[in-house]
Amino acid sequence: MAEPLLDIAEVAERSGLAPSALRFYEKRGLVASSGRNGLRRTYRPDVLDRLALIACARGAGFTIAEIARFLVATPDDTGLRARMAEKARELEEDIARLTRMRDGLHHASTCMHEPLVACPDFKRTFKGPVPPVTGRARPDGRRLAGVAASAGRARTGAGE
Amino acid sequence: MAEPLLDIAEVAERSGLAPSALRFYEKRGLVASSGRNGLRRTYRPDVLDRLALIACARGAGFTIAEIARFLVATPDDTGLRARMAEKARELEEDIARLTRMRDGLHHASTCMHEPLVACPDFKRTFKGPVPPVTGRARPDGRRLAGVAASAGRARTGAGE
DNA sequence: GTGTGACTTGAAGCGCGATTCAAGTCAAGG
DNA sequence: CCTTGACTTGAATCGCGCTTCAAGTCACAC
Repeated sequence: MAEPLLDIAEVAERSGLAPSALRFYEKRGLVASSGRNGLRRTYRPDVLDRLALIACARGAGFTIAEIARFLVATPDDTGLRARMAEKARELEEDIARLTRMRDGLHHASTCMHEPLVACPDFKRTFKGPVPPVTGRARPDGRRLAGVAASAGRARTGAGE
Repeated sequence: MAEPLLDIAEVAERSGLAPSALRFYEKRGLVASSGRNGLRRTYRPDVLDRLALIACARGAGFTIAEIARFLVATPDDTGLRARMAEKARELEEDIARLTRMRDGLHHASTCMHEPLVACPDFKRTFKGPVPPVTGRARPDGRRLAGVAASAGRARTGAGE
């Protein structure tokens, strides 16, 4: 039990992340190395769980900064709980959107309309509520599906 | 019926996109303006449908280039059909991932573990197949959920 | 003591999707 | 005619999530 500690290279290999990514995450406060072996960072094995969580959250469209906030959360942080619940709601929308998209693609791959885009069925798929924020300015640049972002404010005044 | 044509400002307003975005899309071949009124681009009203489609596709994680390819597709482009079907499959995975994430968040917002991250239930949520590509190098930088990207090749030899 | 080789750092670069800027052009109105 | 103001263009910039680079440092084997 002397050293269950993992070398950075090992963590990189097991997690599938590049060492540079691990350092990057550390700088951003997502993970902590638990010491050094010479210059080398060493990690406790449970860092792998954490990295798996991070990977999942990233895959779900959360930013590094958001994840960092979640990771330090305690049960009494009610504000954060609320934000989590809201995220969950946003994810529902994303799921709905992706589902529609999937159906549209399925249809498209068997539909016989001239330019595929012209297919009325295909088009109908997208008539629903057009994504919330998606596209609008915002220097914070949400990505995935307009997940976070309370939206608002455009620049040019082009807005209504 | 003289001019059902829309001014760029109008399209911007109705679509919720910035004019700069419309020009950007035009440059990338996603939409076409159908003429000019002076310098001003004018669009046929159906461009709005197209923009809705684009917004949806973007929300689903497709790149601008991919969307451009889809938009010019004809029924006889079998290769593209295949790619669409594959995209649909990838979306299924994304949907599954988001669903798990949503459940995890739901749980997290009511769970009472010290650092929320320590909750075993919460953690269990992420033990599944950790996203495919997510995080790995690749100068093509996939985003959302590792959607596209046939993945592969890492540098460090980090291997699996 | 000298290599070797994998790490360390900070800074710079990349790809994507836009936005923003500077400078120019045009139509309409006073 | 000259202003106004919304557009035009191309080029530059931004934010995110990393990767890559250059230069330096350390443990370990010889």
